[in-house]
Amino acid sequence: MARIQTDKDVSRKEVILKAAASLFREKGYKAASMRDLAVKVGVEAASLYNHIRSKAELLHDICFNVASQFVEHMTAVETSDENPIMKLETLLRFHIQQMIENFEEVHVTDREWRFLAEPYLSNYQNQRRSYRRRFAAIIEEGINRGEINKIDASTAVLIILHAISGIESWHRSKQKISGAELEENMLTILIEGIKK
Amino acid sequence: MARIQTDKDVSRKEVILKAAASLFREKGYKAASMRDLAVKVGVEAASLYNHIRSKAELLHDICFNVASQFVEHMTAVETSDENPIMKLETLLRFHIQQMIENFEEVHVTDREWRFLAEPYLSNYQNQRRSYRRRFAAIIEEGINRGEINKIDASTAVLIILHAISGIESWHRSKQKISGAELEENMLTILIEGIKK
DNA sequence: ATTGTATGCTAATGATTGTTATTTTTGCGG
DNA sequence: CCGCAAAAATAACAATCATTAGCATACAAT
Repeated sequence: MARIQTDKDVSRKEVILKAAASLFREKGYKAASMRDLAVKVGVEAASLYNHIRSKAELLHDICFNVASQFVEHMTAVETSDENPIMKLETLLRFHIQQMIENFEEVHVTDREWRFLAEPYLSNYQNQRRSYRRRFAAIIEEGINRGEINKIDASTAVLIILHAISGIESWHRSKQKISGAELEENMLTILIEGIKK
Repeated sequence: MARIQTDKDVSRKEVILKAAASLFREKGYKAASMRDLAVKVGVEAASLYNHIRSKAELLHDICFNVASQFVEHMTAVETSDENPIMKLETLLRFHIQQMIENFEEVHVTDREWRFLAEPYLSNYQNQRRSYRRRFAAIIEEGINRGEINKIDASTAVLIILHAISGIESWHRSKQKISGAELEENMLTILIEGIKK
């Protein structure tokens, strides 16, 4: 009889969550079936339900785990006494590193959150909106202090967040530069701009 | 009996394609059903098949129509005798305008192309790769001429294309700046950078 | 060794999917 | 008004979906 492997102190649910993140990234939430997931975990589909409540719960857990990490980091940045440009750089580096190291979960959260069921969908959207506002506030503070170009802060946030989600393409590319190089290049382009 | 409206000289298939682009954007290709599409068109699901071959064909048509527009524009830019920075700006403006005016189709192409069936999937991926290489070549030319910062061109392309796809958020936002303002802000941020 | 609990399997459920064959209706040119 | 082709409707299909019930097995603690 097949059994879900649990080395260390990871629960069987966590094993399933990890596999789900990988599967949802590969095929998308809607296109991914519980039978696909079962194959990935090495067990029959019905057996999964001993550990999880539903497919929707998997997406929910992935999205909210990721979201809470970013919110937590944002709070840390806000309460630091760096100047806005440094705060921005810290935020950027965190986003980039998360996108590199915690790729599957972050990417799934980025792309598949819209399939969350209510009331979690509204909850997530509120968190997201709030996060972006706090992000924009840091940029606006930088504009007020004359450290940052006079731009629409919301547009800047939009560009930054989506640019970072583009790291997905980097993951898929064959001959890729190192993660460190990617990070430095992204920071240069977004902060210093393309034109010399 | 319901009938598909065809004002002007648009075929019934084109009406269906437009509705499909809208539906695929709203719900995603996989989550969108032919019955959903039928409702949107105002007809029974089976009736759609008098005009189209399959659901896959709809996605295929949307993606390849969009792709060919971008490829065509790229060729025009390449053969112009502007300097690299101007070429880049022209490309950016075209992308932004397409994302604003032809939103549904472009967005669907961006997000749902992976559900294309072979051999179209490989074909599309090749087109995409080629397009990005040509985009990167323009940036590299700018670096060689000393007009552009020494950055990894592939990373720059990645950032630019994904930043522009972020216009999707602008469409969904309630209090949005005008399209023209958005365009100027995006150009400033991407070309001049955030830092003053 | 025995018992209790956690885990897995088989089989089946009703719902929804894309698509088809067939029939009915529509609108247009004569 | 008639006949013909295009378009739509009805009804059905096999496949796939997430999920459940009931039973079997493995494992840990006694």
